[in-house]
Amino acid sequence: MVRDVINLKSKQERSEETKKNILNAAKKLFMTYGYESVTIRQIAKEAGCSHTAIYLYYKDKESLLHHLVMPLLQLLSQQMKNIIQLNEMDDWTKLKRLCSSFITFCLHHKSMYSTFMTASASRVDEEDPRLQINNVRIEIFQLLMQTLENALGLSDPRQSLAFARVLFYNLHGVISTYIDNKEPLEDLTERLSSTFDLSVEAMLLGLREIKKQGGKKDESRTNF
Amino acid sequence: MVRDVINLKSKQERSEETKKNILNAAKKLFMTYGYESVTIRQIAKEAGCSHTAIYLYYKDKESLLHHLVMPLLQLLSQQMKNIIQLNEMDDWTKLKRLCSSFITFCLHHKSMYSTFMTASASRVDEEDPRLQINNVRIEIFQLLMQTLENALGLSDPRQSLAFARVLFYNLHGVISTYIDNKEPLEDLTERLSSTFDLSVEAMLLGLREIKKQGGKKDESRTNF
DNA sequence: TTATATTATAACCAGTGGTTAGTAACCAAT
DNA sequence: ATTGGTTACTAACCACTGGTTATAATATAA
Repeated sequence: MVRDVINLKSKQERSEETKKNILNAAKKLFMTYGYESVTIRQIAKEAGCSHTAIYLYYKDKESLLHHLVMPLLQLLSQQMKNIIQLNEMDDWTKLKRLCSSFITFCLHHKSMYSTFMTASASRVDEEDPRLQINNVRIEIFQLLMQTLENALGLSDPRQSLAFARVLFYNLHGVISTYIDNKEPLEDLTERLSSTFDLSVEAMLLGLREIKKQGGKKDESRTNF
Repeated sequence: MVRDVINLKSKQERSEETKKNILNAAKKLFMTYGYESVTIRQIAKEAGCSHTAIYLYYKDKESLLHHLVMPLLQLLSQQMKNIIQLNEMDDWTKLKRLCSSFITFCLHHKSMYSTFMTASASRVDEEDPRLQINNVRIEIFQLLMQTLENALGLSDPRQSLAFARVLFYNLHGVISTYIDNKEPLEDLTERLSSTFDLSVEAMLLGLREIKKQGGKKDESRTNF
């Protein structure tokens, strides 16, 4: 049972290699051109197989993306946890660092971000990648909310939720404004990072102000 | 030269009617199902013509959308101007009303909003609807920026621009979070309008705070 | 060597937005 | 009434998409 070591592989090796080639090709192309622009046939060409071979290993095009997204989301989550665990940093600064880091990461991984944002709360079975993505999404949201609570001294869970949601809108607004931007990320960041920071700073200061005024917002609403 | 008045039309009348039918069908379907989900063949069926007849009157599917979007954008612009001209309202309240109204309008017209957000600054000729859309987009941005200047007493044009941009991120974040939401708008608004208002309030208070602290943000940045 | 299982491709499918070719009907000139 | 030109309109066609089904190639076990 000696195989010719030049280029013959066992069936298992071939299938595993093909599977990996497909995923790597998809990763490369999605990162370069964005998920929607990339066709299955392009991925197949890059992977060196037929476009229909892809369906032997992955359910569909979207499934490819999900397989790529989970590790990235876990990386993001871990990155955020690392920031939170920095002991020499106060909560306010942690919160700002979290937001800034979130924006940068998501702009680096735009397809991932689109999946992150569209994974819905639909009822899916345990194996469905969307459920897993949704779980990480919730985890990330919780990390942000908790740090927000700490930084602003929030105690009402409903207020925490509203504040965190609003902060998420803000981050989402920044990221999604540039999600289809074709400019190199370095140029974009150089041009706009101070504006991104301004956005985060303003939102956090505003939330702190509302916390300080505790309930004044509702009164101003009544006076309409 | 007496035409049978029952149902025969001149060529001109027929073409005008077909053109209008196409536009109305597109409007109805885009509003119901969203631009991306609607096919040319669906529009044709609704309009009572062949799908290729559409290309006699409109350059492509996107052109249809642009023809529908311009009146809406002008309506939005006018609505904002009306708010700005309310004399019995202070600038701060105007600004909040502008933002709130912008969010509501855009959530009512989601396809319009997508076009508004993606009309790029690409070099296009004078007749191109994208240029016109971009012009209205700039106009709307200017209205917001001017009201922001008045409400916060801003005098540095670069600061005004940054603040307005940040405010736009925020509005965009709110709207785009729900742009694909299938829930009836009344339900959505009932559930979340206080959160939308919170988002706007926080951003405006934060920007005001930064204005008050004038430059403190840059110092805190240096202390990283 | 043969049979079987697995990897992989080719052929096929329904559908998309859009282009080109063809037809019917209107309209003006003779 | 006839003819030619123009226009409204449709049918046929195109390249392409994501995905399904049928077929071929190859490894492996008996």
